[in-house]
Amino acid sequence: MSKIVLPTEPECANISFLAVMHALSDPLRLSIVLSVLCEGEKTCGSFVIQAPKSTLSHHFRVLRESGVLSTRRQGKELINTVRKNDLDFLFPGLLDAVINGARPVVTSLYPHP
Amino acid sequence: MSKIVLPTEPECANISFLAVMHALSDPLRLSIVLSVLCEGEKTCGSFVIQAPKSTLSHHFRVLRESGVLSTRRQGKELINTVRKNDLDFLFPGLLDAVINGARPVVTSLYPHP
DNA sequence: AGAACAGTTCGAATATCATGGAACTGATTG
DNA sequence: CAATCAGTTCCATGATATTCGAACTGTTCT
Repeated sequence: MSKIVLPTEPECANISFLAVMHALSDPLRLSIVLSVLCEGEKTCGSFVIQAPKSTLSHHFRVLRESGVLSTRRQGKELINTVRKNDLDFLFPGLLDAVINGARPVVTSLYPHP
Repeated sequence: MSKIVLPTEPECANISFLAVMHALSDPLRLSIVLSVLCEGEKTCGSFVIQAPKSTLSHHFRVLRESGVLSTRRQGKELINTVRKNDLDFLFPGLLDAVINGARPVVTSLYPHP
């Protein structure tokens, strides 16, 4: 009987546009989002990105608390997904525009993924 | 023969996606952008927004330097426009998505404009 | 139970940003 | 030329973000 502690995520109605915009205006977070989107799901540890755990964890938190990512536990890993449905419902077109606009940014940061 | 000094704006090719995202993730700047978009053109002084000149000027600078606004002089006023063509070309759909997503934010800040 | 592992939380240093008063610039008007 | 006006620049202050090592939590495996 273990109490599973998961990080806080806002429900759809409480997702703030400004928080989402802020979350998506950081290069590292942007690359996380693109990566998760590409692969569908992703654990925190499975990133090529060169950064200490605590830094990555911080950015995952920002993404979660803003409503961009959703996290669930599977074994000892946490699995992340982009809340595409919620975001598309609340801010139609935003995520797609970001995906397109962000690709050059991210590929210039991490040329050959 | 007067030398007209205008604030710096990046040319289209040098507009950074992250800079644009950051510029658009502040409530005051967002309301400026929406307002300028609504009215087509707008001077800095013609804002209902309650804020000192220097603060407004700072936000206009951020918007200009990120490539969101373009400014030209007309008499003693500076006239601002949103660089919709450039932004739509570089980041298709972004501006429209922001306009839609931002409206609730802005109208909650300034209920009856 | 104990070791190993994924990821979080804490805490502190550093950097970046927003705010706003005061002085300044460049243009218009008297 | 002097006064005024729009807006910027300068500067200081407080707030918010980013970074990352170290300690901690919850989970699995032996």
